[in-house]
Amino acid sequence: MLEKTFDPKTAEPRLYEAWEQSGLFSPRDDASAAPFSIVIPPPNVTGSLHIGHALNNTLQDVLTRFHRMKGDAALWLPGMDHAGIATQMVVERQLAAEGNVGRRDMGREAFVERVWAWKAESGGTITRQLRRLGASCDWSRERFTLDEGLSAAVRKVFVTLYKQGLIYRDKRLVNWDPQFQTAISDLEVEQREVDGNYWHFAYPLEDGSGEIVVATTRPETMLGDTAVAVHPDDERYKALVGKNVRLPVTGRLVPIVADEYADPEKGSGAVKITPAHDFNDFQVGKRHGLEAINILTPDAKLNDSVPEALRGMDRFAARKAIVAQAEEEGWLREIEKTRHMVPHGDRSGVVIEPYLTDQWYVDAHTLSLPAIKAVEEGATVFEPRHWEKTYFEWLRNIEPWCISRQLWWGHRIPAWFDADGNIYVEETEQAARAAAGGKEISQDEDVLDTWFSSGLWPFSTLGWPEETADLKRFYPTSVLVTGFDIIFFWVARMMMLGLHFMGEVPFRKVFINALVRDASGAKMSKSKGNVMDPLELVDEFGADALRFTLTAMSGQGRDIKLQKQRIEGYRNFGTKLWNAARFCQMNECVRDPSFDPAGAKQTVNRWIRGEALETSLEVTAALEACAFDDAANALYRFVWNVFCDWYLELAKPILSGDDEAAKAETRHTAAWTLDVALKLLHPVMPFITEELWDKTAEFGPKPDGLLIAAAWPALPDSYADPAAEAEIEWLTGLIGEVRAVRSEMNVPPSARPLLTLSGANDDSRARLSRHRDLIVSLGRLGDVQEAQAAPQGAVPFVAGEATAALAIAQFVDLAGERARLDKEIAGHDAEIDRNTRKLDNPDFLARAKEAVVEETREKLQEAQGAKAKLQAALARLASLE
RNA sequence: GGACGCGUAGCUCAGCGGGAGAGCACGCCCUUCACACGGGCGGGGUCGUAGGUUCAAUCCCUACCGCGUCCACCA
Repeated sequence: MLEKTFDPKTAEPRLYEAWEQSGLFSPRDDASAAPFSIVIPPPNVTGSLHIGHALNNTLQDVLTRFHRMKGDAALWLPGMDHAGIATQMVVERQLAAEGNVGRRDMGREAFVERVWAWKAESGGTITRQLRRLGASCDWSRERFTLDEGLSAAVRKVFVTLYKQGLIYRDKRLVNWDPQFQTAISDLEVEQREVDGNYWHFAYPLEDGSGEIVVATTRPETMLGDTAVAVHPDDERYKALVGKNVRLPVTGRLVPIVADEYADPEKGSGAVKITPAHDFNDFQVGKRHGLEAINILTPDAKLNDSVPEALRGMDRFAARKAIVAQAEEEGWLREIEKTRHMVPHGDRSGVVIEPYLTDQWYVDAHTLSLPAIKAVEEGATVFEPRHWEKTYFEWLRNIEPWCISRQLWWGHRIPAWFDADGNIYVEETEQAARAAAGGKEISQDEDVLDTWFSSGLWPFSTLGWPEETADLKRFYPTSVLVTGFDIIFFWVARMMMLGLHFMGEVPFRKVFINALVRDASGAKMSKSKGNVMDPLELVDEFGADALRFTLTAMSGQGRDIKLQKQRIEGYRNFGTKLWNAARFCQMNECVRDPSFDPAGAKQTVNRWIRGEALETSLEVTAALEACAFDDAANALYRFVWNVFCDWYLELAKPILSGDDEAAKAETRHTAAWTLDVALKLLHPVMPFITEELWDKTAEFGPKPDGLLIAAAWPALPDSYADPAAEAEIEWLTGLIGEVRAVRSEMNVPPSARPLLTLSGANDDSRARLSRHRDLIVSLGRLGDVQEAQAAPQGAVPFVAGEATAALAIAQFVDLAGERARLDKEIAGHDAEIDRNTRKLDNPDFLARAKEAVVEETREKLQEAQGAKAKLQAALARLASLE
């Protein structure tokens, strides 16, 4: 006998173990099977499972399990990202906490060794956590962005792009993170709104004839000013162009130049130019041949190009010092409060400085063209579609991608320099040496942006540059499931690099999943303390409940506001399913492999067979379309509202009756339907379904193998049975009405009133006699009879073409009954009115589709018929008074 | 400043051209032999506002109001 509830705590690890042992996570080896592949968005090796991962990976697992059951060669390829900055940060912090020497004192080699040691020990927590979620990844194919194969792929890609002129070295301003002391890409810069000031400074003209006022939010940059710009058409300043101003503090002379960048509308119309520390000023400087004076050290302190008193001062201290000096010396004209956006490093959180350095760049513009075209032409389709606009928007305005990082943890750039500054870019040091012709060379100290290696993920993980069988079979991958926050970082880069190196898109479809937020819609973050730990939720409700919740709420695109209540509700759903199985067990509803539902004779069995067909079609279509919520809702409805609420209830009289043939058929049908439900539910709720699949063997024939590998239901269309459907609809409608009347009239549960049916046609008479027992038991009636007219004092209601009446005179008060009838009639009146108006409108008759007109007529008739019956009842009621 | 998305029952959301729906919450009833993590019944909505298109608009178009997100913007 099954327990009353499913116990996820003990069952889940056991079931996962069984799956993993079975080898079924690997794609089947059948050459005729259609390939289906997904590469996981590789979580950071430092990471642990958060709710966003839970959603993202649940959806991937749903798809993988679905396709596996459909018989496809389904591959879900897992792996992790080395996460350059994030990981280096974790280990550096750990070193600090342990009171160890910092990485610089340790030296590069020792530090990198230390990171690897950390990875071996505590990295990859997340892959264990994915198992708890039920992820059916092929762990035998697990990859890491820094493993040997992927590193070879990275080197090959770098060298190839360099030789094609698509990677180059350039000296220009980069976004410099003073904490990590590395360049970062535009995408890693986060604009944050902060309070600040515009300080208006007066720069005196060299010739003493006056001053020119400029404003800045960063006073310290004036130490690097090399010009003041005014608009060429600005009458106020025309005469000053070509003159010099003497910068306060440094006393340096800089020219006043005419440049259209200066906006006469802003501030005084004159703007200070600091080419080495501002992206716009850098361009102005180039146009006018201005010197770019770098005033900062890599950790954002003032360097030796500033007056001695200021050297070594932190940038923010320097800002104060400059302002203080301006105030004291009288060239501070105004302080204007403002709120403005300031760039911060997304990892470090410190203010980013534009900084002049040599870095490596990818010609992203050239690579973007095929990537744009592929999506325009539909070779890759986004789902929901509107994300394509976001993708295009970014790619069409793409800037060169800075890929070098001044870090130690990552792929070392395969470039070597000789003493003369010549560059040798090769896949190996030997090759570089050979190219250098024996000259002394040393490798570039920098590593590559983490996203450079993740950009190769869809093909590097499949074995590229080797021409492996996997690569051939599984590239392009079928679908990528990811969050919109990394469309630029990752999706676009994979598109560019995949197309360039494979000549084919990396994935046919990109499914953008929602962002999980807390119940009030706020982004979950540790600092807000509103994070929901998926593992705690799994502990509390089981993995299936969490998975079902995330699947059901993953309506395309939108934010998911996760409430615990919801998860609890779907845990209850699992219990409902469990108890349905328990009921089947108690009633000896055993699986019979030779049973063919096509031969079912009982109406309920023919009906549930059709419902199973319909649900299987709905779920299949929904999963094909990544409409996960539709799939979940269809399953929920089928299991609870159809199978449990009606089918099992309707089956009870048969199962406890004497008609042995009907009983046997119903037992088999119930078991068959439960099996269909288990299969359809398995992708979303793998644990409980697998457990039931196995447990049902305790009271019936053992199923053939594990449910994870069972064939996806492909039921014949002939299972649909409109006649049975109509009959059950009639039956459940009638029972529903009886219950409603009882409830409204406060008929006590113990009362067993008589139900009569008058004015019934042959169909209804036949149905009545076939389902008499059901109507009696589910309606808690004394009996059901046909009658000429409703008995005295019985409460009537409409049952199709007939009038039904419940003999509960003793519970009825006339006023209440009159009110009930009035209300019903009013409802029909509204219907009659609406449809009459339509049909009286010649334009409607002329222009609406014939089917719509016909439907309107039918509705009108139906409402009129129902109204007539109720009016008759009302008249009878009046005659009693 | 540019772009995208969203405003439907108390809450969270589905529906997106011809009958306003689900789950939860709420109210009443039920220790009915699978399940109280349950069963039955019910109340609750001018589908953001104003125009337009249409025989017909929650659904399409326009404007506006409100909310959210991304990109750009450190004179």
